[in-house]
Amino acid sequence: MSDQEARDQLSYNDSLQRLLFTSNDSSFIAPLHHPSQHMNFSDNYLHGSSNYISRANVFNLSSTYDSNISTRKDDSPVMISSWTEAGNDEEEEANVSKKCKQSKLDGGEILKEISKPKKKVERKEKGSRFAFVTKSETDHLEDGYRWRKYGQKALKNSPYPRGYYRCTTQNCGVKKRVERSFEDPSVVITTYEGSHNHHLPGTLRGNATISSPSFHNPLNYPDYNYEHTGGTTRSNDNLYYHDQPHSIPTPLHHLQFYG
DNA sequence: CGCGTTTGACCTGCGC
DNA sequence: GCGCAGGTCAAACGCG
Repeated sequence: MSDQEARDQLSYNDSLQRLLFTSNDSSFIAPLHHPSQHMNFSDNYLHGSSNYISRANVFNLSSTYDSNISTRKDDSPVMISSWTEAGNDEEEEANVSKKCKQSKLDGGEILKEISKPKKKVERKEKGSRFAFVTKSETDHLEDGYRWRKYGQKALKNSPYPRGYYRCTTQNCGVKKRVERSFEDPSVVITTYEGSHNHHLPGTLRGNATISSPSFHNPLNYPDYNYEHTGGTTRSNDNLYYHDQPHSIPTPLHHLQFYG
């Protein structure tokens, strides 16, 4: 297995461990524990237990709403999506070659290139990606990294635009897309693409506490430190938490675990 | 002045 | 081949 494949696999595993939490005014994804350590909710959830989402459903990005796992007050559907798209090099090369041949035959295109030189867009193979939904009033959620917005696009069938962001750290090609659900405007859909190749640039505003990247967090997304404030005393039961890192001063969010 | 956002134009993939 | 929709570029602009 190549390094990239290993990263993709890890990122898939990691993404499965992030589940949706909710509070009165916002929802968060909180990291769960690595499956190799304990059998936790995400394992039951993904291993075909009755009424739980199947692995195939995760990949197909289909709605994962289920009466057994949703305790949302508003009963709106919850979509937890995650996927990886490992690039196929041979296919990629074939496409590039095909395009070269096409451009050679197309004189008009060549003239266009000469008269209007445009920086060739580097099409890197798609790295690992995953998306999650959060319930928030702000579109761009603080995650510890510095992002630069490089585009915004109106979407068909949605009154809300999609914002395109890139990690500002040099040589880090991680991108993210942020859009608001047109079905539930209180929901923000964030899609990450790629893996950070650096540590967090600094702390979040306020008293954010971010841990270093770890083996179960290959994408280097911040592991928020949640204070265990309820539920069972077993360490791997993520039941009730205050979320410490967010800079919203008061009140502390009381998070509710689905399931 | 440096950094980030805005925004119109351009590029690319895909379905018909 | 064409048109559409999504993704990206880059100049202009704003702000601290």
